[in-house]
Amino acid sequence: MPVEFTSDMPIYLQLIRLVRQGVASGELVPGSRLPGVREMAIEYGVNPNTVQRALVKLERDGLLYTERTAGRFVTADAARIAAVRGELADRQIDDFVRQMKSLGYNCRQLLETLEKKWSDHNGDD
Amino acid sequence: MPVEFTSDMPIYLQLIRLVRQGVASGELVPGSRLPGVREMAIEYGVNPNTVQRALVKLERDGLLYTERTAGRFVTADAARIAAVRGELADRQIDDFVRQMKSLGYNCRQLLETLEKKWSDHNGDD
DNA sequence: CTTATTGTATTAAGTGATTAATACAATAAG
DNA sequence: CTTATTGTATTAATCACTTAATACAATAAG
Repeated sequence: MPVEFTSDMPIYLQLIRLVRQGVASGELVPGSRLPGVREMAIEYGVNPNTVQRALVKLERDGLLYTERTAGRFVTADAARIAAVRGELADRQIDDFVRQMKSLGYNCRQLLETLEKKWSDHNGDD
Repeated sequence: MPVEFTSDMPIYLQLIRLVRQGVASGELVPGSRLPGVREMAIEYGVNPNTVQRALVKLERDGLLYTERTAGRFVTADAARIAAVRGELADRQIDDFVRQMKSLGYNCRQLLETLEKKWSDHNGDD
């Protein structure tokens, strides 16, 4: 599955978000191995250096770890994953509330629209 | 009020978002005059060229218009403003629903959290 | 007419992101 | 031991964004 990148943001930051979201959602299974940087580079149509840059950052954040010649793996630290998931959700909600308030929505109106949109989405989860 | 920019995105794009949000929310009054590019550049701590680049884009989108030597103004086209407001809201909601679903939230759980966060915010609107 | 302010255009320089092309160290596999 | 694959590091080139320093055209104000 080819992933599209926007030019609005550096690719390595978009990669960070992509993988982080995968880890937080569990789509990337804890303890499982990631494709190598060269393989991911081909998959995403970017340079291996760019992939490396993103993964190293996620490693410093404790979401990934490396075994020297075996490859890179998703952390098995459930608490760490849960924490990141919580941070992502909090930030999403805060930003969303701020934006929608700024646009003049009220609470009831928003909840209705949201509930409707939720059903419309072909929800996998 | 000094505005902070992130290095995650080009400044001119952040300026576009800032002004567009102002127009869509009505914080920038329809028909009212904006500060000059030089003045805005000082206010935001950026280069006049960068401000110009952002405002020209918003002009092409029909949110602003220019009178040659008088300055730049917010459109008075209420329909256009309403349309942009709707687009912004739709995009916000779509992204939000997608993200929260991906993180494994269910609808009821989300609505509760959201309602709570809404009250916590020192809502101006 | 003169002056000041408006948007606009241009050029050069600096910075960061990205790519390409390598190379190296470590280790599992044969 | 040899080989292949892993992450990692380095160098140079290119491109977009940003800034700085101007300059110009149009017009309202004096």
